[in-house]
Amino acid sequence: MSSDTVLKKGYEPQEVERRWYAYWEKEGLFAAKDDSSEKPFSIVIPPPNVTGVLHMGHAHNNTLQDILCRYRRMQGYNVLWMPGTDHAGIATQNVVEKGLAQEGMTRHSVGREEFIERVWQWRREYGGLIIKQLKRLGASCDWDRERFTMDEGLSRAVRTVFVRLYEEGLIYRGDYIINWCPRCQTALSDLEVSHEDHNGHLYYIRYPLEDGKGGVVVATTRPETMLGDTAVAVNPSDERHSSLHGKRVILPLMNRKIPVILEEYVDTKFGTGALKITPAHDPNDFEIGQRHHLETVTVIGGDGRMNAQAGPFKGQDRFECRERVLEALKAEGLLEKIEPYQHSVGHCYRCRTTVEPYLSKQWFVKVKPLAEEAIAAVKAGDTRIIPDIWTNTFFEWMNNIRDWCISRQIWWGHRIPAWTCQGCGKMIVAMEAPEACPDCKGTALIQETDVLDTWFSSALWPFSTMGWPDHTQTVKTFYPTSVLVTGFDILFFWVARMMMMGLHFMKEVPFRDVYIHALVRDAEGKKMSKSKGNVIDPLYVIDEFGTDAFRFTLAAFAAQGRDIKLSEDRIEGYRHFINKLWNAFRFSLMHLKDFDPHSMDGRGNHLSLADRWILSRLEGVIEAVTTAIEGYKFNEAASALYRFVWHEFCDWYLEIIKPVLYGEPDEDGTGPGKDRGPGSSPYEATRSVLWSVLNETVRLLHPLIPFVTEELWHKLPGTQGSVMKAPFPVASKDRRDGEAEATVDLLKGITSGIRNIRGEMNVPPARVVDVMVQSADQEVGQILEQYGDIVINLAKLASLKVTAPGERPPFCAASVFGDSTIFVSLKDIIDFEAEEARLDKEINKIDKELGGVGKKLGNQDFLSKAPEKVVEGVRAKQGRLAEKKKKLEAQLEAVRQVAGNG
RNA sequence: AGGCACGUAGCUCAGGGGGAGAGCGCUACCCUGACACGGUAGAAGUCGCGGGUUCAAAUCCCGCCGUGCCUACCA
Repeated sequence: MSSDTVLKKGYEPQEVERRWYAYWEKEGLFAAKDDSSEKPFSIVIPPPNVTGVLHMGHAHNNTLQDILCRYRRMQGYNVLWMPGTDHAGIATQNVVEKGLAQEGMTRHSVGREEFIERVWQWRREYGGLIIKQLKRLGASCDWDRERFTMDEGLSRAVRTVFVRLYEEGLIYRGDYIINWCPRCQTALSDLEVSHEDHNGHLYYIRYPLEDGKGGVVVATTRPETMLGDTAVAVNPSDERHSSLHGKRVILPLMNRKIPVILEEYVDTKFGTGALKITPAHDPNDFEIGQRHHLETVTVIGGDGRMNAQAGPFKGQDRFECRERVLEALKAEGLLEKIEPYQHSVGHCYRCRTTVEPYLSKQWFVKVKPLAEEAIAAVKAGDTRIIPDIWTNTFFEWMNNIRDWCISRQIWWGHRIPAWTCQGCGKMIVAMEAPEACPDCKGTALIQETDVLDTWFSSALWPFSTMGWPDHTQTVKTFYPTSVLVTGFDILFFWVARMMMMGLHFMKEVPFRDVYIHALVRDAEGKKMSKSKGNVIDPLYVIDEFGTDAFRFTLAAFAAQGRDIKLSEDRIEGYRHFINKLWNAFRFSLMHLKDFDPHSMDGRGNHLSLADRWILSRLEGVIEAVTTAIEGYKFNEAASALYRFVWHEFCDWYLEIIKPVLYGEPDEDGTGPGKDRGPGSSPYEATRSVLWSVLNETVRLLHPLIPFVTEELWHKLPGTQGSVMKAPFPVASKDRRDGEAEATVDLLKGITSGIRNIRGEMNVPPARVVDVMVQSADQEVGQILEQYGDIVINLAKLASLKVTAPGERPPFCAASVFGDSTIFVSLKDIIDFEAEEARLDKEINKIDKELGGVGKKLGNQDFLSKAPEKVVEGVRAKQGRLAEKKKKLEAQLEAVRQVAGNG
């Protein structure tokens, strides 16, 4: 290829991607308009943690959002894709604390204010990393609007919501058993605890009766908690233990006398039917304790160590204490037996430490009333969950929801806007620090030291990012958002809570659609996570294969309802696709150098069969892609585009028009014919169709693969501005051409038949062959008369003759397509044995099919009960197969005769 | 413990009541003036197992086995 080539031989993504992203940003193409007559389309990004680096989940999630945004933008919508990051309370605090530890410090040694300053510093330094990475993905967010959950504006929204919910009685404070992480030293919500099966033991411990006459045996998995026992419960209906009613037992090791109480809750079938009660360290025991007014004895401290109430065990770690308690019990002969027992144990979702049920003063949101609103909204269809398989899961959870513990004993986060008067003890909840106590006028007010659960601020994200509580134009234009794209792993953490908060404060759902996509998993189907070390780095993939290939892969994988197991081979396959597209342009552009799109008028009269066919197919793919994206079926959009570009446009259209473009000489070899080559009308018509198809295909592909399409768009003559701003193609029935499609199908069938023989019979690729097609169908004859050149060209023929069925030409291999028999002349190279084998194979295949069809048609029930159309279809098929078989058998017979004679 | 998915070609996965599909891999032939990241042709699957519904089941229903996930206070 010479210097007149417009494109390089292979697509090189790196430089192209950098260039066009900078261009999009510079031109302000991602900007949304607060005030516009265009229809709005809005998405809020699921804010990645500031501590985050781009992982596969982000890549997948944001690719899908970007596809939707680019698609809508091209359709003329006023698109807002709102970006931002989450302060990620515990996660971020842990990161900064680790840094401190390396310098030999702790957060306590630097103090609260200094610590928080260090976190901000950390964020200024590293918090932008994930944003940069999203840009490499091609994300078309309106970056000028980037928000952070700890921004002043969002913090104000948080305080506003807190104060209002408190005033409405939907936030309360109290002493309850919560999940406590002894390492993070904070409360966790139920959702922040992940349960894992654990192979532990069930220990049977004897508690002697006070009166010395026997005792009772209880079973427990956590013997160390016995130090805080304040009762033993039995079921009142359990006759085995009726003698214990009203008695007291001695708590071993502690020598405390504790009562035997009666509780329906106790399961008579489990263990011994006697349950030790530790109100301070077990949520059920806590409730039982409240019912029976039991004392609570806390024996484990917030640091996971035994406290003073644990007597001789004071200062021991909870797990060490477990061993010591068991030893002591054994020594006293009170450990009856130990059974292996599998049960689930809660772990902190941030640091994996075993969570401890812990009695403490915490803040809660009363969620029932909020949940009811959310359930009603989904039932009413105000928000659709897609795929709707998740709707039930959503209801299930919302119906069984429990109050949400929102206070965290960490420093990084929104500090709870509550103050306690040191004078009279009054609690004041307010937007800003009050000057004095409204009751006693005292000025010694101390603010609550706890901060809010990170998810509290995320719950407000759809409207807090738009400027709420102010009445902004952004809110007016873009709330509710059009769609939320997210993984099911945060359906409860985030989606459900946004629904509740959005409905409560905006009186309107936060999003019309929730598209729940699959999770990207590793090769074994395990969730990718840093702690497991099984992550594939998206940036590596981007460097290796290019962003477009990566995005196309993610889209192709995004079938609803199935998880994604990413494989590099697949990405490589789609890189080849991008390259194929690139080269289709490279070829086409060689022939479009001086093309002027304004010269297209009147081409309609000169459209060739291939032109009409590809335009018709283009309609098909426009329709398919549009339907697919509208229904969030990204994989269907990807595969429709793939098939069209590769297997229709490249494989057939470009091959068919080559002679027209190159101006192949007429058969007499005197040079370009009047119907071919530069200057001829068909040539100009084909060029204009080629241009149109490329033009529309690039636009169709752009939402999925933005970079390469922008590059190609600019190489295409006559285009202006960014492809981002070009309209998304609209399907129109006028270009559908059933006749052209049928005709091309026939030509493809004949061509494939000949190619099959060439391949199977080992005809040298360079050798041209003579072909005769016999058909009783006059139309077939006409088509081949008119368009035979296409077959001659594609199947490398010396000549093509078309006749009515008649005398069988000798030394031929034959195949059948439709009602045509195709004879390929192989005079000196025919291998009769091979041909016999090939025909045999064909006939066998047909016999198999005929068997199935025959069975159906022999079935009286089928004939009478199946729809007529189906029956007719099967009959027609039988006819076709029988006819084909007859023809092949005749040919086989002929071959055998010739072979025998020769 | 309950719930939800999934089990289709060697691998990764689409599809989904009436003709088994794609990508990668594999085999053969081809450096044909867009592309060897390519072309043409080919081999390869009783669609997990067992029942049921139906004229018809890979597809719908039930059971089982296997895998994965989510939810759960039975010590």
